[in-house]
Amino acid sequence: MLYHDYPGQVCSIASSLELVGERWSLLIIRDIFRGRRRFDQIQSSLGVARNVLTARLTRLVEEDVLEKRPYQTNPERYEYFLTQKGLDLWPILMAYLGWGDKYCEPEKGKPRLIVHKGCGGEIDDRRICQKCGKPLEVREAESIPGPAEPHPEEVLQAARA
Amino acid sequence: MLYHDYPGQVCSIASSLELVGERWSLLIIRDIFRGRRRFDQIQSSLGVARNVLTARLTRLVEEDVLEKRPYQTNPERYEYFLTQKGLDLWPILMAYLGWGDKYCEPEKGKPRLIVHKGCGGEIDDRRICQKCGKPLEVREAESIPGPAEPHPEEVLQAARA
DNA sequence: GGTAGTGAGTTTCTTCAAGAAACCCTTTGT
DNA sequence: ACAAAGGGTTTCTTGAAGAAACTCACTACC
Repeated sequence: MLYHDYPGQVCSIASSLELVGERWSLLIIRDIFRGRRRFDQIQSSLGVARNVLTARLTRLVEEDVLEKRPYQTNPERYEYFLTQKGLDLWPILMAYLGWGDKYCEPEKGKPRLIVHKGCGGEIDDRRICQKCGKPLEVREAESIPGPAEPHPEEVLQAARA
Repeated sequence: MLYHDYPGQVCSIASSLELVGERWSLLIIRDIFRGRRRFDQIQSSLGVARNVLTARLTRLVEEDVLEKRPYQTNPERYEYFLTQKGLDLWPILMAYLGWGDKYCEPEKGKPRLIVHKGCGGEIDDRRICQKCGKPLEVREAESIPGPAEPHPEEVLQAARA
């Protein structure tokens, strides 16, 4: 069986997990949200095995969560973009982010902040701007480094270790 | 390695997925949200292998997402409850539910509805009551069967097939 | 008093997915 | 001509998931 499946479960949570609940899927999607669009960018940022990344990208394209667009020919090379279905996963990522910020090493501060573009207010896990109170859509948000964001050298060191 | 881990990722999404991103974890938690508290209830509802269920429950208790309380001695038997940390996963479940309702067989209608206790209004993926407009907490919500909820006989048939 | 059933696991064995590393192919740069 | 970059594919090894059987301490039934 190629995919996770949860036989006998009639439940939108289970169905969602069949599509994006496999190992790495959501992190790949998060990477694409942050603007990484090419195979090697994603591979080196996550450290996922290349064959697994190929399998995940192929599946996510099939399921219409991602779309691949050629950016050159000879050889054909593609970039991966989120479809509307993929963009709509934003609430799930925000929910994980909120929970992780609260429970995974909160003493270190948040690794990243999600803010309202222009306004600059921080966005909570209901996707509401804490400054202006507006309920926001994906395109009104941007991700910026937070207090616990590691410096590039630290990332390189961790990668070598 | 017993757990998923995502080495080198300093990110609240990745950290959350290390705790609850393994196969079955979130569905086990969903089951407990719906009031299933005992090993065999969860096992037969999900069809997860028993050894895997043991491993997940043990881990979730260790990580303080679940708490086990004895309900009889000789032999000792436990029920599993959500801690506050576990209850705080509700936004993640609601986000998956919203996405699944929208994209996984929406023509069939929703398998379950999450409604505002007392008020009866449906709750959206921002956890806001669609009827009275109030932002809700977990304890103000309840899960009821929706139009696509299968009848008990159908569930039994599916289990036999 | 023997037998069956239940609840919650544990053990064993098999299968499938993930990880690591090497290889491939085409183009660009030197 | 040779190396490097980009985006994979192949192969092999390890680790996790699934299925089924076994355990143990009761309880309830005939």
